[in-house]
Amino acid sequence: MKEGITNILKKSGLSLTDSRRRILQLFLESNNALAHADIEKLSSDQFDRVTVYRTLQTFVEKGIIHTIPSADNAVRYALCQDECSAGHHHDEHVHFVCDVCGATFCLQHTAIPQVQLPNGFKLRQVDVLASGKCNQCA
Amino acid sequence: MKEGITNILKKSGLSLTDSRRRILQLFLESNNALAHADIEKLSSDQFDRVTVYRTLQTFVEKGIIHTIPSADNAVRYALCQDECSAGHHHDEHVHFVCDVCGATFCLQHTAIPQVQLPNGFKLRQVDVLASGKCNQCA
DNA sequence: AAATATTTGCAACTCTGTTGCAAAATACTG
DNA sequence: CAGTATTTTGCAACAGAGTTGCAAATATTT
Ligand SMILES: [Mn+2]
Ligand SMILES: [Mn+2]
Ligand SMILES: [Zn+2]
Ligand SMILES: [Zn+2]
Repeated sequence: MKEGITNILKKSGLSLTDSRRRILQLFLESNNALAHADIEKLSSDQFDRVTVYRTLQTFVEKGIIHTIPSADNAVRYALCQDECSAGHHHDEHVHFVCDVCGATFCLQHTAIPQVQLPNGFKLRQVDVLASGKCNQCA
Repeated sequence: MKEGITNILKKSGLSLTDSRRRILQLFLESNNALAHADIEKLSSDQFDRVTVYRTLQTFVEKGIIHTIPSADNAVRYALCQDECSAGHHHDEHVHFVCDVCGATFCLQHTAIPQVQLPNGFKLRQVDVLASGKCNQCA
């Protein structure tokens, strides 16, 4: 796992720092999406707030994590599992938010359904945000 | 139109105040969703920031407007067109955000597609957030 | 028109996120 | 491996969004 972390950072051309290693580790260990606040708690005041923000920003730019839109307007982040690269994300999968535990999951194996737009509208991207009860809470 | 505004407020059991009349009017006049900032600009400092927040909150509670999730995490509001009541919203339609002009539309006549969830997950709601170019900007 | 209930505006506050800059850590070079 | 150049970090300060308590103003009820 330590290997994986270093590799991912190097592959993205990022210098190896404590905060980057630790935050990336948190994502690799978690099976659901993390918000900024989660990371601050989990890294228990090891790093400055600002460092966490900047690290997340960097990871998004490098295609390591992606942001997840949410109905409650709290930004969450999750590992990119497709082949995302710096500047180009390909994470058009369904996201699911559990009403009970609040956990947010990337449903990689759930197809994004077709959307019909009115005349004159040009589609670029579709985000699907499902909510309900997760398999733990149902 | 003045009639409509008064009626809507009365039907929801709300007292008739300048701010409520004005803000509701803005929604009726606009054909796309409005963010808090838009409303502040459009009502050009007629009302206090806090009043606008509270009015929007009240309208959401009463089922007059609904919030729209967005990828950029800026809350937008639009009139409920279905039969939403206090506490119960039924606005499961597709929302479209234009990449160019930023306008957000409720696509009432676009069907919400079917979503298949993994085993053990219970679906309650699906939000679809499409983006691209609107008919004005394409 | 007076009494009651609701809403407004203000001030103060919290929470989230950003920026500039000096100090510290990392990467590069010989 | 030490010395230098580059990048990243932490701090302080700031900006913006949203919330709350409370007295004054407005709306509703009688
Ligand atoms: Mn995802
Ligand atoms: Mn809508
Ligand atoms: Zn759950
Ligand atoms: Zn447009």
